[in-house]
Amino acid sequence: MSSPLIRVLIVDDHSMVRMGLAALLGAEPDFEVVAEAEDAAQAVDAFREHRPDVTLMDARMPGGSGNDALLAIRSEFPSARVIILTTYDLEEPVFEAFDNGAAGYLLKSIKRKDLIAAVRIVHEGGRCFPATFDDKLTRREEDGRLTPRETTTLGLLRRGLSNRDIGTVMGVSENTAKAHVRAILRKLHAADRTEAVAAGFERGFLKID
Amino acid sequence: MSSPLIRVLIVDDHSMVRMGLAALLGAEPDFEVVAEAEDAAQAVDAFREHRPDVTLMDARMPGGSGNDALLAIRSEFPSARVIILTTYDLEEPVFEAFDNGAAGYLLKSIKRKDLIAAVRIVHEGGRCFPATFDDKLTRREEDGRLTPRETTTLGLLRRGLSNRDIGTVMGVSENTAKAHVRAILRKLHAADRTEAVAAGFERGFLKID
DNA sequence: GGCGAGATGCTCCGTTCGGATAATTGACGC
DNA sequence: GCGTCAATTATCCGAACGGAGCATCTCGCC
Repeated sequence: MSSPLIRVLIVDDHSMVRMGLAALLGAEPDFEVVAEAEDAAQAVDAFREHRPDVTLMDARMPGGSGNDALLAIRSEFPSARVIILTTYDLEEPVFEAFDNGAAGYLLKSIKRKDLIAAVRIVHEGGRCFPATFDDKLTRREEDGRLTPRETTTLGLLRRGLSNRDIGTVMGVSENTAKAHVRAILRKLHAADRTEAVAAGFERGFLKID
Repeated sequence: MSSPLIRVLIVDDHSMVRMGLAALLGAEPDFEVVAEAEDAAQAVDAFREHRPDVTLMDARMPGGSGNDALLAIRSEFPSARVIILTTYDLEEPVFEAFDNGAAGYLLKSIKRKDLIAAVRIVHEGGRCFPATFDDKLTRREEDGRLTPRETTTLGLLRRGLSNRDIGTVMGVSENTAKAHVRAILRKLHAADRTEAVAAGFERGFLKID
């Protein structure tokens, strides 16, 4: 038989969170925290070296998001089981994690026993996503996703650019910029570009910093 | 002589952060974590009961922000020493904490020894604010602060309301709403209402959720 | 008593926005 | 080859926006 231990890698840029997770998981007899990392690059290195059964990864870190590290790890180790931890229940990052092959997506407000349970489920091959995820996945097909050009346009809207200036920056006509803006308003159910930017922040298309 | 121990209260809605902080501080021989709380109301109760020397308080919690709890505690115990912990270095919440009498404002990315040092400084009556804080405080006098009506207006801009609708909601004329919007654009150095809302998120005037 | 700031209200004016509608091109999949 | 979709471009038009300027009124403060 193989070892009965569930070997866990913890990735978070905040030392207090790493310590808390280590204490929380370490209290379980069949869990072992084999390594910790504080950014995306360290996470990939640590994964290569320790090959953990389950990785708990913070969504936001300086120098590369959790999704970046998730992509890097799974391109090298397709069977890697990674759970993304986040503070906010924003739509887009969940979809991104799902598309990138995350085994789970949990809020940091999760209770201790639920986290333990989630790690066990993922270790056994299961997946853990928010309860509202199925609804969101359905809605996602109808609207909400932005094309690359629309995403760029949203980023320029945020900076206060007019349709004309957006066209100039993107190398297209003002009319095309307007078309992109209209598509954004429709998909995000926004009354105007201002509400669209607010929705962009709320859904995770736009990030602070 | 009084007890040599620095008695600490930890307030955070995430159990993993509470555990991490407790482990981090508990490793110091002269620190004692006397209580933990997971929301603003519990924080006030715990303060009343334990009268800690220093309180470490998360900035964002469900059911009342860290600033709310800070206000409540300091109105009852004006000598309370409270350090606000936050993930993001946004301007407005720092000012708010400063105005409400916080003894410090620290990012959660702080290193272990710096946190320990900060708690000691605050315990001895000092204050700990971000290094860039003085510059920001200067700039604050010139612009950046919003009046109550302007803050309300910004919140309505975020929802995609037109000047006319803002006037209706606020019970004033469309012209007055326009005046508020113009004041916001000037103070936030925004080219239009859209950039103003983005700046609102970036500076902490607007919050997700 | 005066001074400043906030809130309120107004006009004029050129620019921009957003809705409706339609068409063309290129890429990808079946 | 054919359908789908993203991306591009365009026109018309009424509504909304933002700048500039000015005028009250009230409140707190010195």
